[in-house]
Amino acid sequence: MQDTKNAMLNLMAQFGNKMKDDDKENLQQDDREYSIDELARVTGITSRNIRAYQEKGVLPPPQLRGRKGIYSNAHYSRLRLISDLLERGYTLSTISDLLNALEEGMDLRAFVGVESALTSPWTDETPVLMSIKELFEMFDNKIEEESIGKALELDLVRLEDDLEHVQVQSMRTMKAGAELVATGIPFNDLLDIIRMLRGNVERVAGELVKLVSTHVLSDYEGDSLPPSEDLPKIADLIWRLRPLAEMAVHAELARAMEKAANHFLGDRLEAIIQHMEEDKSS
DNA sequence: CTTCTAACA
DNA sequence: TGTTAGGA
Repeated sequence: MQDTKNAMLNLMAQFGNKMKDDDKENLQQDDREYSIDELARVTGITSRNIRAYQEKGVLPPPQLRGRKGIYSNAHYSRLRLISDLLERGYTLSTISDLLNALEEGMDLRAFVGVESALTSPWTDETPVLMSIKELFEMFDNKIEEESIGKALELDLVRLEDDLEHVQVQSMRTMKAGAELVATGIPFNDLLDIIRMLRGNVERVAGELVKLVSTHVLSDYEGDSLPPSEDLPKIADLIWRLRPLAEMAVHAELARAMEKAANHFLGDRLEAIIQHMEEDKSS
Protein backbone atom coordinates (compact mmCIF):
# COMPACT_ATOMS: atom_id res chain seq x y z
CA MET A 1 0.00 0.00 0.00
CA GLN A 2 2.68 2.44 1.04
CA ASP A 3 4.91 1.60 -1.89
CA THR A 4 2.25 2.25 -4.42
CA LYS A 5 1.25 5.41 -2.70
CA ASN A 6 4.81 6.68 -2.75
CA ALA A 7 5.19 5.72 -6.38
CA MET A 8 2.12 7.72 -7.18
CA LEU A 9 3.40 10.72 -5.30
CA ASN A 10 6.71 10.51 -7.14
CA LEU A 11 5.03 10.41 -10.48
CA MET A 12 2.86 13.24 -9.39
CA ALA A 13 5.94 15.24 -8.48
CA GLN A 14 7.47 14.50 -11.86
CA PHE A 15 4.47 15.85 -13.60
CA GLY A 16 4.56 18.83 -11.35
CA ASN A 17 8.16 19.56 -12.32
CA LYS A 18 7.36 19.19 -15.94
CA MET A 19 4.66 21.76 -15.53
CA LYS A 20 7.10 24.08 -13.85
CA ASP A 21 9.42 23.91 -16.83
CA ASP A 22 6.61 24.73 -19.16
CA ASP A 23 5.70 27.66 -17.01
CA LYS A 24 9.25 28.95 -16.97
CA GLU A 25 9.10 29.19 -20.71
CA ASN A 26 5.85 30.98 -20.40
CA LEU A 27 7.15 33.33 -17.76
CA GLN A 28 9.80 34.65 -20.08
CA GLN A 29 7.05 35.70 -22.40
CA ASP A 30 4.50 36.30 -19.72
CA ASP A 31 2.38 39.11 -21.06
CA ARG A 32 3.75 38.84 -24.52
CA GLU A 33 1.54 39.76 -27.42
CA TYR A 34 1.51 37.90 -30.67
CA SER A 35 0.31 38.79 -34.10
CA ILE A 36 -1.34 35.91 -35.84
CA ASP A 37 1.78 35.32 -37.89
CA GLU A 38 4.04 35.26 -34.86
CA LEU A 39 1.69 32.91 -33.10
CA ALA A 40 1.66 30.70 -36.16
CA ARG A 41 5.44 30.67 -36.23
CA VAL A 42 6.02 29.79 -32.57
CA THR A 43 3.33 27.12 -32.49
CA GLY A 44 4.00 25.68 -35.89
CA ILE A 45 0.35 25.99 -36.71
CA THR A 46 -0.68 27.77 -39.85
CA SER A 47 -2.59 30.99 -39.47
CA ARG A 48 -5.30 29.43 -41.51
CA ASN A 49 -5.83 26.75 -38.90
CA ILE A 50 -5.65 29.17 -36.03
CA ARG A 51 -8.62 30.95 -37.54
CA ALA A 52 -10.28 27.64 -38.26
CA TYR A 53 -9.98 26.67 -34.59
CA GLN A 54 -11.63 29.91 -33.62
CA GLU A 55 -14.54 29.15 -35.88
CA LYS A 56 -14.80 25.69 -34.37
CA GLY A 57 -14.91 27.27 -30.94
CA VAL A 58 -11.85 25.52 -29.49
CA LEU A 59 -9.77 28.68 -29.46
CA PRO A 60 -10.92 31.98 -27.97
CA PRO A 61 -10.99 34.88 -30.40
CA PRO A 62 -8.13 37.37 -30.09
CA GLN A 63 -8.40 40.81 -28.59
CA LEU A 64 -9.12 43.19 -31.41
CA ARG A 65 -6.95 46.25 -31.85
CA GLY A 66 -8.37 48.06 -34.78
CA ARG A 67 -8.83 45.27 -37.22
CA LYS A 68 -5.82 43.42 -35.90
CA GLY A 69 -6.03 40.35 -33.76
CA ILE A 70 -3.85 40.40 -30.66
CA TYR A 71 -3.07 36.98 -29.20
CA SER A 72 -1.76 36.24 -25.71
CA ASN A 73 0.14 33.35 -24.16
CA ALA A 74 -3.20 31.96 -23.11
CA HIS A 75 -3.81 31.43 -26.80
CA TYR A 76 -0.34 30.07 -27.14
CA SER A 77 -0.77 27.39 -24.49
CA ARG A 78 -4.20 26.45 -25.68
CA LEU A 79 -2.90 26.01 -29.19
CA ARG A 80 -0.20 23.74 -27.88
CA LEU A 81 -2.78 21.67 -26.08
CA ILE A 82 -4.96 21.47 -29.17
CA SER A 83 -2.18 20.31 -31.45
CA ASP A 84 -1.07 17.88 -28.76
CA LEU A 85 -4.48 16.31 -28.55
CA LEU A 86 -4.79 16.38 -32.31
CA GLU A 87 -1.60 14.39 -32.66
CA ARG A 88 -2.94 11.82 -30.26
CA GLY A 89 -5.80 11.18 -32.57
CA TYR A 90 -8.47 13.32 -31.04
CA THR A 91 -10.82 14.96 -33.45
CA LEU A 92 -11.56 18.64 -33.21
CA SER A 93 -15.08 17.92 -32.03
CA THR A 94 -13.77 15.71 -29.23
CA ILE A 95 -11.43 18.46 -28.14
CA SER A 96 -14.29 20.88 -28.29
CA ASP A 97 -16.37 18.66 -26.02
CA LEU A 98 -13.52 18.27 -23.57
CA LEU A 99 -12.83 21.99 -23.45
CA ASN A 100 -16.47 22.88 -23.02
CA ALA A 101 -16.86 20.35 -20.24
CA LEU A 102 -13.90 21.94 -18.53
CA GLU A 103 -15.26 25.45 -18.69
CA GLU A 104 -18.37 24.32 -16.91
CA GLY A 105 -16.32 23.11 -13.99
CA MET A 106 -14.09 20.21 -13.29
CA ASP A 107 -16.55 17.43 -12.99
CA LEU A 108 -15.16 13.94 -13.14
CA ARG A 109 -18.25 12.76 -14.92
CA ALA A 110 -17.51 15.12 -17.76
CA PHE A 111 -14.15 13.49 -18.27
CA VAL A 112 -15.51 10.02 -18.20
CA GLY A 113 -18.23 10.94 -20.61
CA VAL A 114 -16.01 12.63 -23.14
CA GLU A 115 -13.43 9.98 -22.75
CA SER A 116 -15.62 7.02 -23.48
CA ALA A 117 -17.56 8.89 -26.11
CA LEU A 118 -14.96 8.99 -28.84
CA THR A 119 -11.55 7.86 -27.74
CA SER A 120 -12.26 4.37 -26.62
CA PRO A 121 -8.77 2.90 -26.79
CA TRP A 122 -9.35 2.78 -23.02
CA THR A 123 -12.11 0.35 -22.80
CA ASP A 124 -11.93 -2.15 -25.57
CA GLU A 125 -15.27 -3.16 -24.22
CA THR A 126 -18.13 -2.39 -26.51
CA PRO A 127 -21.57 -2.77 -25.00
CA VAL A 128 -23.20 -5.98 -26.12
CA LEU A 129 -26.86 -6.29 -26.87
CA MET A 130 -28.64 -9.40 -25.67
CA SER A 131 -32.14 -10.45 -24.81
CA ILE A 132 -33.17 -10.68 -21.21
CA LYS A 133 -33.85 -14.34 -21.74
CA GLU A 134 -30.26 -14.87 -22.89
CA LEU A 135 -29.00 -13.00 -19.88
CA PHE A 136 -30.95 -15.23 -17.52
CA GLU A 137 -29.70 -18.32 -19.29
CA MET A 138 -26.17 -17.05 -18.99
CA PHE A 139 -26.64 -17.11 -15.23
CA ASP A 140 -28.46 -20.40 -15.29
CA ASN A 141 -31.64 -18.58 -14.21
CA LYS A 142 -30.13 -17.92 -10.84
CA ILE A 143 -30.86 -14.21 -10.91
CA GLU A 144 -33.02 -13.01 -8.07
CA GLU A 145 -35.87 -10.67 -8.96
CA GLU A 146 -34.60 -7.88 -6.75
CA SER A 147 -31.18 -8.05 -8.39
CA ILE A 148 -32.45 -6.78 -11.70
CA GLY A 149 -33.22 -3.32 -10.43
CA LYS A 150 -29.89 -3.25 -8.67
CA ALA A 151 -28.00 -4.18 -11.82
CA LEU A 152 -29.78 -1.40 -13.66
CA GLU A 153 -28.90 1.08 -10.94
CA LEU A 154 -25.26 0.07 -11.13
CA ASP A 155 -25.42 0.59 -14.89
CA LEU A 156 -24.15 -2.93 -15.41
CA VAL A 157 -26.94 -3.36 -17.91
CA ARG A 158 -29.22 -0.90 -19.64
CA LEU A 159 -32.75 -1.70 -20.59
CA GLU A 160 -33.64 -1.25 -24.24
CA ASP A 161 -36.82 0.47 -25.28
CA ASP A 162 -38.46 -2.79 -26.30
CA LEU A 163 -38.14 -4.00 -22.69
CA GLU A 164 -36.99 -7.30 -24.14
CA HIS A 165 -33.29 -6.63 -24.50
CA VAL A 166 -30.48 -5.16 -22.44
CA GLN A 167 -27.15 -3.58 -23.22
CA VAL A 168 -24.44 -5.34 -21.30
CA GLN A 169 -21.87 -2.65 -20.58
CA SER A 170 -19.03 -5.04 -19.92
CA MET A 171 -19.32 -8.54 -21.23
CA ARG A 172 -16.13 -9.49 -19.43
CA THR A 173 -17.51 -8.53 -16.07
CA MET A 174 -20.74 -10.28 -16.85
CA LYS A 175 -19.02 -13.51 -17.80
CA ALA A 176 -16.85 -13.40 -14.70
CA GLY A 177 -19.99 -12.90 -12.67
CA ALA A 178 -21.67 -15.83 -14.36
CA GLU A 179 -18.79 -18.09 -13.45
CA LEU A 180 -18.96 -17.05 -9.82
CA VAL A 181 -22.69 -17.58 -9.73
CA ALA A 182 -22.11 -21.03 -11.19
CA THR A 183 -19.98 -21.87 -8.16
CA GLY A 184 -22.85 -21.04 -5.88
CA ILE A 185 -22.27 -17.38 -5.01
CA PRO A 186 -25.55 -15.49 -5.07
CA PHE A 187 -25.80 -12.94 -7.86
CA ASN A 188 -27.22 -10.47 -5.41
CA ASP A 189 -24.11 -10.66 -3.24
CA LEU A 190 -21.92 -9.99 -6.24
CA LEU A 191 -23.89 -6.85 -6.96
CA ASP A 192 -23.33 -5.66 -3.42
CA ILE A 193 -19.61 -6.15 -3.84
CA ILE A 194 -19.57 -4.22 -7.08
CA ARG A 195 -21.48 -1.42 -5.44
CA MET A 196 -18.96 -1.20 -2.62
CA LEU A 197 -16.06 -1.42 -5.02
CA ARG A 198 -17.41 1.36 -7.17
CA GLY A 199 -17.85 3.65 -4.22
CA ASN A 200 -14.24 3.22 -3.16
CA VAL A 201 -12.82 3.54 -6.64
CA GLU A 202 -14.69 6.76 -7.16
CA ARG A 203 -13.35 8.05 -3.88
CA VAL A 204 -9.80 7.25 -4.96
CA ALA A 205 -10.33 8.88 -8.32
CA GLY A 206 -11.60 11.97 -6.60
CA GLU A 207 -8.51 12.09 -4.41
CA LEU A 208 -6.23 11.74 -7.40
CA VAL A 209 -7.91 14.58 -9.18
CA LYS A 210 -7.61 16.69 -6.07
CA LEU A 211 -3.94 15.80 -5.75
CA VAL A 212 -3.17 16.79 -9.30
CA SER A 213 -5.06 20.02 -8.97
CA THR A 214 -3.26 21.08 -5.82
CA HIS A 215 0.13 20.20 -7.29
CA VAL A 216 -0.51 22.20 -10.40
CA LEU A 217 -2.03 25.04 -8.51
CA SER A 218 0.81 25.20 -6.01
CA ASP A 219 3.04 26.25 -8.88
CA TYR A 220 0.86 29.28 -9.03
CA GLU A 221 1.65 30.54 -5.52
CA GLY A 222 -1.82 31.50 -4.34
CA ASP A 223 -3.69 28.40 -3.21
CA SER A 224 -6.90 30.03 -4.31
CA LEU A 225 -8.95 28.85 -7.24
CA PRO A 226 -7.94 27.30 -10.56
CA PRO A 227 -6.87 29.83 -13.19
CA SER A 228 -9.36 29.07 -15.90
CA GLU A 229 -6.76 29.34 -18.63
CA ASP A 230 -4.89 26.46 -17.06
CA LEU A 231 -7.81 24.10 -16.85
CA PRO A 232 -6.76 22.46 -20.10
CA LYS A 233 -3.37 21.73 -18.59
CA ILE A 234 -4.94 20.17 -15.54
CA ALA A 235 -7.24 18.15 -17.72
CA ASP A 236 -4.33 16.93 -19.75
CA LEU A 237 -2.52 15.85 -16.60
CA ILE A 238 -5.48 13.93 -15.35
CA TRP A 239 -5.83 12.38 -18.75
CA ARG A 240 -2.26 11.16 -18.64
CA LEU A 241 -2.73 9.98 -15.10
CA ARG A 242 -5.47 7.53 -15.84
CA PRO A 243 -3.32 4.61 -16.91
CA LEU A 244 -1.23 5.13 -13.79
CA ALA A 245 -4.30 5.06 -11.62
CA GLU A 246 -5.41 1.88 -13.31
CA MET A 247 -2.08 0.21 -12.64
CA ALA A 248 -2.13 1.29 -9.02
CA VAL A 249 -5.62 0.01 -8.45
CA HIS A 250 -4.69 -3.20 -10.17
CA ALA A 251 -1.66 -3.73 -7.97
CA GLU A 252 -3.51 -2.84 -4.80
CA LEU A 253 -6.33 -5.17 -5.60
CA ALA A 254 -3.92 -8.02 -6.28
CA ARG A 255 -2.26 -7.49 -2.93
CA ALA A 256 -5.50 -7.25 -1.06
CA MET A 257 -6.78 -10.41 -2.69
CA GLU A 258 -3.65 -12.30 -1.79
CA LYS A 259 -3.79 -11.09 1.77
CA ALA A 260 -7.44 -11.98 2.12
CA ALA A 261 -6.85 -15.38 0.61
CA ASN A 262 -3.99 -16.06 3.00
CA HIS A 263 -6.07 -15.04 5.98
CA PHE A 264 -8.87 -17.27 4.85
CA LEU A 265 -6.64 -20.25 4.23
CA GLY A 266 -4.82 -19.59 7.49
CA ASP A 267 -8.06 -19.71 9.44
CA ARG A 268 -9.00 -22.91 7.73
CA LEU A 269 -5.70 -24.49 8.57
CA GLU A 270 -6.07 -23.48 12.19
CA ALA A 271 -9.47 -25.05 12.34
CA ILE A 272 -8.25 -28.22 10.71
CA ILE A 273 -5.33 -28.53 13.09
CA GLN A 274 -7.64 -28.04 16.05
CA HIS A 275 -9.90 -30.77 14.78
CA MET A 276 -6.94 -33.09 14.45
CA GLU A 277 -5.86 -32.43 17.99
CA GLU A 278 -9.37 -32.97 19.28
CA ASP A 279 -9.53 -36.23 17.44
CA LYS A 280 -6.23 -37.29 18.89
CA SER A 281 -7.26 -36.62 22.48
CA SER A 282 -10.62 -38.30 22.18
C1' DC B 1 3.18 45.24 -45.76
C1' DT B 2 -0.10 42.73 -42.58
C1' DT B 3 -4.57 41.00 -41.55
C1' DC B 4 -9.25 39.53 -42.44
C1' DT B 5 -13.24 37.17 -44.75
C1' DA B 6 -15.11 34.25 -48.00
C1' DA B 7 -14.98 30.82 -51.30
C1' DC B 8 -13.33 27.09 -53.68
C1' DA B 9 -10.42 22.97 -54.26
C1' DT C 1 -6.42 22.26 -44.73
C1' DG C 2 -4.26 25.03 -48.44
C1' DT C 3 -4.82 28.73 -51.45
C1' DT C 4 -6.44 32.64 -53.51
C1' DA C 5 -8.94 36.99 -54.20
C1' DG C 6 -10.26 41.39 -52.75
C1' DG C 7 -10.57 44.91 -49.36
C1' DA C 8 -9.34 47.56 -45.02
